[in-house]
Amino acid sequence: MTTAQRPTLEAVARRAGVSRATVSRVVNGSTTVAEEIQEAVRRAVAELGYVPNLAARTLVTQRTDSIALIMPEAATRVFSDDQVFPGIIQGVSQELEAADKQLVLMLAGSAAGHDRVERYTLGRHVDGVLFASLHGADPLPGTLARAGIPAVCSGRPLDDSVPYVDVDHLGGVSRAVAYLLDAGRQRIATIAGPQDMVAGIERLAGYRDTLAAAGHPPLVAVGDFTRESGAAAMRQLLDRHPDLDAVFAASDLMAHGALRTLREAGRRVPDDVAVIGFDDIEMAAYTDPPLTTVRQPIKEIGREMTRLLLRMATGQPFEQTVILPTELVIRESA
Amino acid sequence: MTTAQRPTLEAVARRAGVSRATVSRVVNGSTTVAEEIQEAVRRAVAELGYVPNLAARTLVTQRTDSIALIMPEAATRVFSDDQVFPGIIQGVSQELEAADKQLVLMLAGSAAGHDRVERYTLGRHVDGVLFASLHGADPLPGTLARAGIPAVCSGRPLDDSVPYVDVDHLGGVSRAVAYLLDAGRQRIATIAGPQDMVAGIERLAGYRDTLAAAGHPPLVAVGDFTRESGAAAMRQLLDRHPDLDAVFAASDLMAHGALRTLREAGRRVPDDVAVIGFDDIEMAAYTDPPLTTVRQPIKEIGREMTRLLLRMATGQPFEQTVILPTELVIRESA
DNA sequence: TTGTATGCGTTATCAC
DNA sequence: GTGATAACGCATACAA
Repeated sequence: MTTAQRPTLEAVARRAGVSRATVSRVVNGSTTVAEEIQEAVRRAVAELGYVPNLAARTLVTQRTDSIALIMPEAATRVFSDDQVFPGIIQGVSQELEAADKQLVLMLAGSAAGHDRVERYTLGRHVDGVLFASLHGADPLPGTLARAGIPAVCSGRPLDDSVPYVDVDHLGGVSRAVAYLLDAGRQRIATIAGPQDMVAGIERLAGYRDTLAAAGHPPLVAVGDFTRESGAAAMRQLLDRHPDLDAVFAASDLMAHGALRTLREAGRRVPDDVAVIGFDDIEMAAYTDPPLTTVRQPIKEIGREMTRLLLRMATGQPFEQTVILPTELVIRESA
Repeated sequence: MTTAQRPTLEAVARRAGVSRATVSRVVNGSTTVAEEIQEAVRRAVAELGYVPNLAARTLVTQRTDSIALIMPEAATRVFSDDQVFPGIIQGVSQELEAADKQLVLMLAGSAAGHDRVERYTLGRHVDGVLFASLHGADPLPGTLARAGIPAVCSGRPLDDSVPYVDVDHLGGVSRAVAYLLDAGRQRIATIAGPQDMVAGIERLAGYRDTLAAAGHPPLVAVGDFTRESGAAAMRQLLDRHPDLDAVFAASDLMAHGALRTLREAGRRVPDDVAVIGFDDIEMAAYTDPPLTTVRQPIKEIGREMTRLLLRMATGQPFEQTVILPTELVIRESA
């Protein structure tokens, strides 16, 4: 367990009988080094098990070749088998892989966590920052932008401080509600998402607008995108509006919770009550009955955010806003 | 959008009319600085928006105050609404929060990703490394250990290179199978996990042993812990052993897939076929019928791994192995 | 093509 | 209590 003094450029240079500069050139793939010397250096590197010290390199190059993806939620929420964050992570991950950059995932749920993330990103530990969903008016994106650190959000930041990528919430919701209306549903309720998040706000607005246009009254209960909250909201709705015959839930997870409540209440789906979710996570095809839902291209959000960020970081032209399409996926629950 | 030259210690020092050393002392909370000077320095820091350059600090302190959690899976698998990884992340996150260390999550699914992670960790970009599940015989833990970088695995590494934390797979499985036997089930099948992962191997072993002890033959199909693979494995089992009356699935997700296949095949659960899963993820209470399963304290695994690592990193005594208990949670599927 | 010298922004070891 | 000054490990402009 000897914390063996790790080899430095200097050590490799001595071993190979050359200068530090030459070793550095070889390590960084410069072609202006004689073949045989390259060979000798490479052998020395292998023998000593040399690995460049990233901090030292960063200090001089001003680059870290890694970018941060920040989840401003408690770890609990982020990964509570909601597939939205994971989907974004996938997309980001794929795109960064292609650019040979390291993904650094950071959770900023607590106040302390948020501080730590701020120190970390502002401390130039990453070349750019991606925000996966913002709660309320987080000042961090703006702060980063002012510090000259490229940043991109998913969903419009309330202060318009940085470019963002989002999906067409309104279009998706209105198609879902229109579908229920077309099917002759008369009492269409909704289980809305948290009202301090863009996704929660926009989906509720879409529901209200479409329903109002058709001359129907809104029946609203609010959840927080989790399954448990969906189950509770459904109980509330059944209580207040026993005659409802359809529900649009702002997330598949809440729809799943609602399904359970409806089963417990003896309501058949879709015969008595039609249910439509939002997201189209993998689980949606496995609920009983399989869930009709609004699909959003989650992974694509991650990819687009990353492309945008990389363009910003390399000084290429970039767009301020990217909006991706949504689509109604019809299964059996409605 | 001016990439404003960010202020350094030097700039703050000039502004406050003191030396760099003094500014450094104040920034790092040294008490040996006169109150009024501290005040002046703090003001200068605020005015300039100074944030320490982490690379520079790391270069001299040899610490990064961040630790890596490595997921050696494709992003796809890691977050495919399997709740195991998310649970570990939660536990790790909580424990690191308490230690005021930054969590750096890294995906090492592809070969390129694995390389990048190797460079990153070996490059001393983190103070320690946590491995969430290993596939086959990954040499990285051993390499890190040799380089003097603290590392901990979840599940025993095949080469015993580093300390690890795991749960009592065998005990949990044998309790589940014994429960089925006690209920009078005669033809008990299993949907095993991937056989290049400790969890997959041990759970299958537990099934075989317990069944053999009772004089029953093993009926095995292999999946990869995903829902889809569980559904497929169940079809295979029904095909080969139409008379089976119970199934133990090595993960809740596979159990969920099996449930779907059984429904499609017209088998009632638990009347015709009893089903038991493993994990007890949140979803288990929401399946139809709710899933009987072996609970493993997932979050606790993450916490224990982290505690172990932090002890290693600070030179405190630590144990080579930590085994956590499992428990049979009885619901309605068996 | 290769080596020398310098600087990146901190912290830490000294004197004062 | 405070200020010079020397590392830390690397990349690079410049000289040879």
